[in-house]
Amino acid sequence: MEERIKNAAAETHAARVDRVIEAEEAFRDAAKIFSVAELFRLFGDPTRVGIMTVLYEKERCVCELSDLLVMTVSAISHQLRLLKQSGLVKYRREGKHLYYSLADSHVSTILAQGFEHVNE
Amino acid sequence: MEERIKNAAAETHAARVDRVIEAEEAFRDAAKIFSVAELFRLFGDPTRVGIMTVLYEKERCVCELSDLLVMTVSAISHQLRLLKQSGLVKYRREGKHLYYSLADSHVSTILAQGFEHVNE
DNA sequence: ATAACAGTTGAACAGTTGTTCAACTGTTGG
DNA sequence: CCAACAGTTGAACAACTGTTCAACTGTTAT
Repeated sequence: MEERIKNAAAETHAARVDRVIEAEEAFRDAAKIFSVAELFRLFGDPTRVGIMTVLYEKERCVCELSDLLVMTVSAISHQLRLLKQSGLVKYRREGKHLYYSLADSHVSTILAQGFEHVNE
Repeated sequence: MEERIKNAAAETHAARVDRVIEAEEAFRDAAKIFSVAELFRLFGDPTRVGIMTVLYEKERCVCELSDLLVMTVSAISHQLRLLKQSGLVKYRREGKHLYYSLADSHVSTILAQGFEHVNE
């Protein structure tokens, strides 16, 4: 009798643990889905793709980006802030100029993959 | 004299052709940048990433997607329309059900790349 | 010190986006 | 045929996004 109660209790507890683990996995998966969407969201704007495409070749300061993409310095700067915050670009100061470049090879790879897909 | 005029005219024409070619290239580049941004934009929403992640494993009908992602059938359907229009997913009918799947390996590759980057 | 240049930042605005709701089409089983 | 199920679609709405403008910080040359 006491055995059966203990078994029943153990099963219930085990089942609950399983449910919790399942929920945690679902939560982690959901979190990853949001992170992936957030990553691609940053690649999902023409201005930012333009910036990263220019930086793919070599580092550039803000005014160069502004000239090459034919946009105001302010607009470029706002987008660079987003890319910087997400660790997609980095920069170094040289006198008055801030030279931006792609943060790592992962960024170049993702960008290249995008162009590859577009080129069929 | 007539030679010089002809040469001058030829140079001007060549220069103009160069400028036009340059402009066309810039135009093509700009068009590609927009296409790449448009591609990534579709990967830049949690619902759509969720759908594609589920479809990565195997094809699913709309009501399965609705259950798995805990969203209304309507919301899923709206997002599937966007993915369908851009050629990122395809579907086949089986009775009352429409089974959706990823359009090609390129889509899986881009998605996988995203998860890879998020997993450091 | 100060003028000029390089870039950042916040508020404001228009345009876009994703979800909901309700009405709709299409398919199947009774 | 028709009821039930599977899914689509358009309008409406709130939330979000990208650009502009003006004011700002930081650096350099005079």
